Amino acid sequence: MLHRVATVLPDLSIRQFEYLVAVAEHPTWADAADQVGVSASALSQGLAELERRMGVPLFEREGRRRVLRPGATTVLDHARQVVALSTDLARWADRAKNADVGAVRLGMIDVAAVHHFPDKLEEYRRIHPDVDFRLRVAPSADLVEQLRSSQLDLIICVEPKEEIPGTTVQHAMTEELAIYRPDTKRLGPVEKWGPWVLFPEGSHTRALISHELRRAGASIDVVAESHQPDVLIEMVQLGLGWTVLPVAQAEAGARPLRRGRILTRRNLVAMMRSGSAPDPAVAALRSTLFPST
Amino acid sequence: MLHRVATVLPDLSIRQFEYLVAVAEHPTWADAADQVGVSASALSQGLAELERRMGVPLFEREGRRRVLRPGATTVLDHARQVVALSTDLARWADRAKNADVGAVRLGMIDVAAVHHFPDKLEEYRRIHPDVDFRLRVAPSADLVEQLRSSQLDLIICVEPKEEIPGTTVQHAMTEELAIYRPDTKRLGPVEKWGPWVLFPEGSHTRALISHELRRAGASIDVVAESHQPDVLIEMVQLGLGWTVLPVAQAEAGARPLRRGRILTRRNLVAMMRSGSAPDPAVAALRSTLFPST
DNA sequence: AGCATAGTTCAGTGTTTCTTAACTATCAGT
DNA sequence: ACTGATAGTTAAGAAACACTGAACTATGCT
Repeated sequence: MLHRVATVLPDLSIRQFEYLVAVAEHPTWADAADQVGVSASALSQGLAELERRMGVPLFEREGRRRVLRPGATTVLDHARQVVALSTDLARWADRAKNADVGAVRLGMIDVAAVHHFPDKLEEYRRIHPDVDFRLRVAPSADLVEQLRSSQLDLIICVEPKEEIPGTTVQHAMTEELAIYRPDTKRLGPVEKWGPWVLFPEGSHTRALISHELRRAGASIDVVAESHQPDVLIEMVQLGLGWTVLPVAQAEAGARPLRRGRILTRRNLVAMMRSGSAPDPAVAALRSTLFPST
Repeated sequence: MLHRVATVLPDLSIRQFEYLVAVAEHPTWADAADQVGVSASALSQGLAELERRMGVPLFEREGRRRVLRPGATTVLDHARQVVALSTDLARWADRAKNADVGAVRLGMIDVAAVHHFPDKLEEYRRIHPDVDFRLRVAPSADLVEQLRSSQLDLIICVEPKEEIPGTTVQHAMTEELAIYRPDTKRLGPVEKWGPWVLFPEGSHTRALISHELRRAGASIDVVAESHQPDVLIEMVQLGLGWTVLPVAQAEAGARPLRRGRILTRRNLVAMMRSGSAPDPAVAALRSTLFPST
């Protein structure tokens, strides 16, 4: 066996990690101290001690404020992961102590909740009436953040470009994205496609759409953005612009768009925290959503 | 945003997790105390306090010994993961403080080290002469254990049947496994294949081989087992039995077997701890082994 | 210049974690 | 059955740690 590397662990505590995560998520250290339930001086001293034990500076001054250095992201990611895993363990212990099934908190992007999985969710609820089941519908980036900070147990989101540290991913499904134009417009040559009403800059799907439109030779003149597909559909109906949407979303509902031209596909994935304490109710949900696993 | 679940984190410490991992890995609590550098009574009191804070019993008596309860596996897995991630963070801090590239510890099963990746490993060493590079060759299960306890940074192993908590996996390659028989024997009908000399019961590949032989209709009369392919090859050469081995291994080397009949394929994967503090030298190794990623 | 705000330092208190010594229960050898 | 060795526990005390509230410093706004 390889000799264990002679790195002595600094004596860090979960408490200090909670302080670090709190200051990252709040505008002031006083707010952060309130949230973790200590005085501002306890938090200040605790974070100073964390820096001392790591031997690496984590904060710099911006006027009278202390802010995280860019180089501290590694420590913050670690802190966030350890706090999230500790929360999972505490919830596991609560379930064990109380012979209780606990709560299950699922996050989904809207198309998954409304179009792809409503039957499965209904089935899960029917089979597990005792589970405190909660569904959160939000864009992918928000869901990923809430997963990482142990506010969600499982999420169905658009596959991110890069691996999210501390998570495991399982392919959920592939769906098609198609181009939709106002009724008064003909498809015409690629160069004349648009103007566009699209998902916002920065979203996973927007990046994919932009890439594929450029590849096809279309210009990308964006006149409006929204996270909400219904809003984009409405804009197309009103003749305000062209859009790209999941077929399942665009061609269903109260005011469906006419059949669109397939542009590309995107993957939806199921994502969980890696290594979190097992939760049978979450495992059962996973089996309901993906029977073949 | 969902209201944060009202679970208060017990005030656990990394130290207590180190104690727990140490007692799991040593025959006695005195040995465990020695390894973590405290007295036996400190360890005893520390673990009692851990049980108290978790509110869940972790140990039971076997005579004068205390042993982990089966139900404590969840807490032990959590402890092991948090200690491993903390070790990674400490090594990250050491690299940051000392402007040092540190050590890279790679584990590989033998066929990967000897047949599939020797050129890439040589390339990596040539490009990164300053990296303290160490290669450990061992069976998959040993490699997984060492990865989980932060004794290895990256491993190439046979794809496990089930997800290993706290790890991420990337497909490395697929290789063929073929049947090899002594020269004096003809292939003949399936029912007459064997007797067999195979990898040991319990290994990933053995499970796959057994499954596929049964599917083909062969009996599985195993007369010898070994982890070492060279030993299995030698036994076939000596006429002691038939075997199933990776083609790359069986048909190369000093005394190659004659071309075998393909039975199945197995996947090799690259596995790392999920969410560990980034290490540029390990990232570089990964890029060398898998250029397209 | 004066006041408000963000965070820090100080001194004191209570808690935690370790030590050594003494102890209890179990086991092996005779 | 007895004795000595072994595995782990408990008690008491010391040192270190983590928190509090008060007083402080530096920054920012009016």
